Amino acid sequence: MSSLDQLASVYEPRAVEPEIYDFWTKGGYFHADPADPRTPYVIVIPPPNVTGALHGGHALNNTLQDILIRWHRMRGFNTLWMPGTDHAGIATQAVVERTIFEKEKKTRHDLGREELVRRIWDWKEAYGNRIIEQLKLMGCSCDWERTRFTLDDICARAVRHTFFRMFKDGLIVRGKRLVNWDTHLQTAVADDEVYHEKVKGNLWHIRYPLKDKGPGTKDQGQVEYLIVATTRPETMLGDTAVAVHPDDPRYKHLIGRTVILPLVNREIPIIADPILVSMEFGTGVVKVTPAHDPNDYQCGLRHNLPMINILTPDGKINENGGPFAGMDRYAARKRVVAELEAQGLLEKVEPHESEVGHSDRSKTPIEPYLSDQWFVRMGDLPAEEAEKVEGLRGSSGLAQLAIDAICTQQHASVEERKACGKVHFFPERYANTYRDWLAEKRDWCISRQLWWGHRIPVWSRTFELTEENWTGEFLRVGMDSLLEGNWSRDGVDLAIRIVREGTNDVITDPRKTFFPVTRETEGTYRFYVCLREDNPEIEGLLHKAGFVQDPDVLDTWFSSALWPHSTLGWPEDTAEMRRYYPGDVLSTAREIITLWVARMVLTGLYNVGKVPFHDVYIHAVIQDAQGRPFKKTLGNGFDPVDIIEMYGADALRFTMASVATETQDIRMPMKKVKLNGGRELQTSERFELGRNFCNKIWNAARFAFMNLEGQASDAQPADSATAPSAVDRAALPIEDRWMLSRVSRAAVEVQDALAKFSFSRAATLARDFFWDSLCDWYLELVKSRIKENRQAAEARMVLAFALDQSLRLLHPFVPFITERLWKQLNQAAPRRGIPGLIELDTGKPLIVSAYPPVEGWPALNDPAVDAVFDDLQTATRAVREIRSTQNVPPKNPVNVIIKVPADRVESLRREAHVIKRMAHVGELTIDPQATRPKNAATLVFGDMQIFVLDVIDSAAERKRLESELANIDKQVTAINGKLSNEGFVSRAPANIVQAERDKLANLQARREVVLKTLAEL
RNA sequence: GGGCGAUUAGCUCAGUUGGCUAGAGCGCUUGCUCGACAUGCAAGAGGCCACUGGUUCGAGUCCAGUAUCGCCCA
Repeated sequence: MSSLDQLASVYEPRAVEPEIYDFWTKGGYFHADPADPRTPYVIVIPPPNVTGALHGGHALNNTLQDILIRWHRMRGFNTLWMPGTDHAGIATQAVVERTIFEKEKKTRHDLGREELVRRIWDWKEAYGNRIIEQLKLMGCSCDWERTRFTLDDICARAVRHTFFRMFKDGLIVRGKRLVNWDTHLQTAVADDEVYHEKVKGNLWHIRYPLKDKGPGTKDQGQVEYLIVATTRPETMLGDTAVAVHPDDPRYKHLIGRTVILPLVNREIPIIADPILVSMEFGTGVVKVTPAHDPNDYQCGLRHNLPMINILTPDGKINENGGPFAGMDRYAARKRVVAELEAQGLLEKVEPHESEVGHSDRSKTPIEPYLSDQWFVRMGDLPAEEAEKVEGLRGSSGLAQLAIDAICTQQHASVEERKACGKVHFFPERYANTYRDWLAEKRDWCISRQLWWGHRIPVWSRTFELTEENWTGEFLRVGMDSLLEGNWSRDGVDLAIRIVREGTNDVITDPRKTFFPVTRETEGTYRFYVCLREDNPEIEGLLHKAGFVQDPDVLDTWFSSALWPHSTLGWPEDTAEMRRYYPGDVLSTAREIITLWVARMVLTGLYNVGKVPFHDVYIHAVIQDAQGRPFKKTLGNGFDPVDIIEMYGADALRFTMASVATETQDIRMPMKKVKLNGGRELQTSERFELGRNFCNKIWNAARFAFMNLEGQASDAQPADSATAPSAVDRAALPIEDRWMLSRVSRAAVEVQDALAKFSFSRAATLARDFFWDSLCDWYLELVKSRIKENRQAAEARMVLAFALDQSLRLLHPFVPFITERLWKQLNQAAPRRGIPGLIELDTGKPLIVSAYPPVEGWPALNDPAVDAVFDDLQTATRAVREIRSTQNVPPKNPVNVIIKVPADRVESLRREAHVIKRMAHVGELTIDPQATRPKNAATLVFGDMQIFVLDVIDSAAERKRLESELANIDKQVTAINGKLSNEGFVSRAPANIVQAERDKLANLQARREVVLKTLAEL
């Protein structure tokens, strides 16, 4: 039974992948055990949206993570790749709502909160595993037994504890904020969920009459009004000022005076604001609507302007819009314009195209909208307050805490980076992105008006308290027992915050400073109660007391921010937390450095006191040939599952690793392909790189198996009772010694690249080693030895060793094919070390077998052999070149004479078989005294002259030599230029100067030979 | 508007602390079907390293500016 019966001549991934993945899963090799005492190595997966499907970015990022994970697993680390999915609040809710509406014509309001949430859970159970299954197709070796979901009980508990702690620490507060309001979904959406689209509209120029025409107006003639230009005229209903530039000579004198807001007849001030107003743009006068425009909002804060909200949550004008109340905002726009025109206040109308924000979820225009939201305070706290917050670890605020977590030092090794306790970015420049964003210290809005997510664990109600009624009020609703019962437990489970309405003053320690309510402190107070855990008893009391739970849920990033510790069971002191926190590496895309990475660092420090990982690797973004990122709407991306189907998972992975350079963009020219079934899909020729390489691995291994099976004991007695005789390495043929040296070097080079996150370099080095060195040279040389039974046993030993090491080396990149071939290799050559030098453990599945040592195999390094082999390769290529240019048929051998200095004759003669075999040479003479025979083509390399006999096509040869002469002359001129430059000779390092001199001597020698040959032709 | 990046062969990209006769894969040209592989083997053609200045004995590499493209944040 030969292995060739089992191994087809073309690698068929589909016949291998499912079986191998199953083998790994059943063997439990992905599972990490906290009791395992080896050094841990931990990566948490960036949790993909539970609604998601695999895309190109996932394919890249997860390939790289799996490479790191498999590499470390093989290196003997206690390796954990923590997987899971993200509940992706708005994305998921929107998808399910849309589906329900399409099928049943029902909105979420028809279903109600509980029912909708139940439906989303059903949906998640049914479809939520899709991306996990796809990751498995890619070969990802995540510890699936630990798969978490940001909304599951364990993560939810971490969210509750974090929220509670921040609430209690005064880091989570309630505030008004201008948000991107989706009037269709009636929720706030994050900035990154808003896309901008050019919309054709108008620029309306509106006259705002001055309240009284006083002095000062006469400079400008009879100014009776100011003209403002706006694209959204209906927002004028909420104007609370008009602004001009303080240096604007046209309006300077009007600052501080008043205009009458048309239609509303509100008196509003003329203010000076150099930030909001540009003198050059429009009329130089800007209407200020703080409640409905982000820039105006900032201006409103600067000038303490009133903020008048004129919209209802569904996008209609509210009661503040006077006669326009109840109208849709676009209908109101028309009416406002019509009214202004009727009153002669419309100066002019210009067509205008502007960028309008749209909700990515509902595709409807976003309204900037002032609403009550929950915030995490990111900025610096007053010193005395900050000191009391243990989680800040001495820092002045959360943003500062995260900024200081970035390492500013250079470290030589991973060990040092790990030990330093801070975060390091790869490539380094991304540390700036992180720092710059945090430096703004903007508060983090964490509430979302959704139903799918972690509901905000705060209950609230207001009390009208007076000196007389306050005890009675409390008694009436049972508030006394609620307060006393829990305050006496020192706020372990419950935190209360009392805020005075109107002033927004926070009563920091109610027991000391608030009660009893006095005549002075009478007023309306909102009581907020936060519960750390679900507690039906207290919730019941709250309910009875008239408290209502906040309807909002938390921003999805709030739960993702906890991912590195919530997945390990925090706040419980679990074995996993002790063993696997902090982790090692986070690999992700640059657009979420701010949204996610910064927040993970921050919560890691706040909750646990340690950063969640020491290295952050930021991968490039895959784009199409035009440099556009892949977008669903453009349809320019590829589906990794299609690629796996067409080329195999290993091909996808290897290609992904090959393109993972340090740039920030990777271009993948895509093309459409029609499959036999008629299905059209997008792919890229670049995946052939991976496919071809896999096929090469497959066939090289097939060759090895053909020659190893049943023969393995030649060099190493299979009977382990017999001590294997030590191999005399010096006696091995040069190709063997070179191959062994090459194996060692590859191990060092590849791992050196991986340690620096240079995935592309690592993949290329591994490929070059395997394809160029092993296949193109070593296998070719070994063929004849085995056939002719010349030192065949040694050849088999080295072949088995080299293949063994290759499969190990390549496994992180192409796990399926290597694991499959490993099984076969274990049959063909169960023992494969270098007796007396290297013992290899071959008993385990490849996925858990030892990786080639980081320092290589010092016993196999042999620079002298490398140098000689280099000569042999040079000579071989020279002869091949002549063969090709002289059109010598491949079947015909050629006779060759090589002239080398006497001291190298011996070594070259001994190794002549390499040239003979590789260049198909008949007679090979090595002679220090050789002269060029007639009709011989001549090549000069270094101090080697190579004469290829009896093949001369003098015209072709003359042409070749002349072009070579030209080339030599060009170089000679360049070097002469350098050497005649006094500055170069005196200032360049001596070794560089000497190298140039040697080069010149060499070139001149070559030149002479070429000239002589030309003369003889 | 602020920050970051890219610009090297027809295409996609390497090029580590300046020493380069600038590399690879794909594509192209030529020749190869001897049992590992045509998803292959061998040979070859193809480049004012975006532009302009500067630093230096020496610049693809460092500095400044310009142009084009892209990303992130406002």
